[in-house]
Amino acid sequence: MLKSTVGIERAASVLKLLGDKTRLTMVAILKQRECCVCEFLEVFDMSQPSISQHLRKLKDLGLVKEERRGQWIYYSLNSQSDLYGLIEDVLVHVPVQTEKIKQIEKSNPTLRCGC
Amino acid sequence: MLKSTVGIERAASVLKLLGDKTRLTMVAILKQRECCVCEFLEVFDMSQPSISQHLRKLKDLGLVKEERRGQWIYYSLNSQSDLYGLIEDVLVHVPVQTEKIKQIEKSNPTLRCGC
DNA sequence: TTAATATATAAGCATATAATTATATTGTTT
DNA sequence: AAACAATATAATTATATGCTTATATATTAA
Repeated sequence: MLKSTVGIERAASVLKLLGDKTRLTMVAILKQRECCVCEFLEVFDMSQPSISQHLRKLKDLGLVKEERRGQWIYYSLNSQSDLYGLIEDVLVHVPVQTEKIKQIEKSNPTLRCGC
Repeated sequence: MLKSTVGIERAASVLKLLGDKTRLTMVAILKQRECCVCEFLEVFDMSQPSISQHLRKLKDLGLVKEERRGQWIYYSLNSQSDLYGLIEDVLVHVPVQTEKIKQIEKSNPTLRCGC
């Protein structure tokens, strides 16, 4: 695994972003699976704009990528970022978000009908 | 190396603390060498109370230990903490603070006379 | 015991942060 | 084109944060 160093200022910015429970959970989820906003909406007890704003911060630092697919915008971890190694190493110490993933897959918000 | 997981809430608190340039630098320095407040005072451009307050936050979470030795109080990383593994893995991505260490050793604030 | 040094705590203040509600934008479906 | 759905942005607000100055505490030295 690559362990390049990233400048103390830049490192501090990432850690500040990850130092919020919501964003840390988002990133942990994204390590397992890409998600769209409406999926995050299922597992976080907050408004849609709040979720969008958290994702924006992650995107502004280049930690996540977004990709529009029809009416949904999918977010995923940006493994090309020079910060990806740091994130991976942090996530090793964070519990896997299996419960949240199940919750997302159970509610399946991107399927409107049950077919 | 031990890689135990630490609860997402607790992980977020550590990362929030490390998400400040001053504290991240402090921790990076402490990885190399224990320090007293007056030594930190040499390398950070801020008041003594600010430094004490940053150290207090690190201590409140158990990241650092303090030990009084005469009139000085020395701070060091608490390798007994369940968070130590996380900190170590973060520090791998942060540049070594050789310049600051040199600065401390050059000014040598705990020696009053030159003898 | 008085003065000096090292550190901690308290109070105050300016800025940053994370949430909310309201509204705009973009794409889809009819 | 009109209505709807998903997401983003803007404005506002309450709280948290990080700094400063002033003061307290503890240790050492004269």
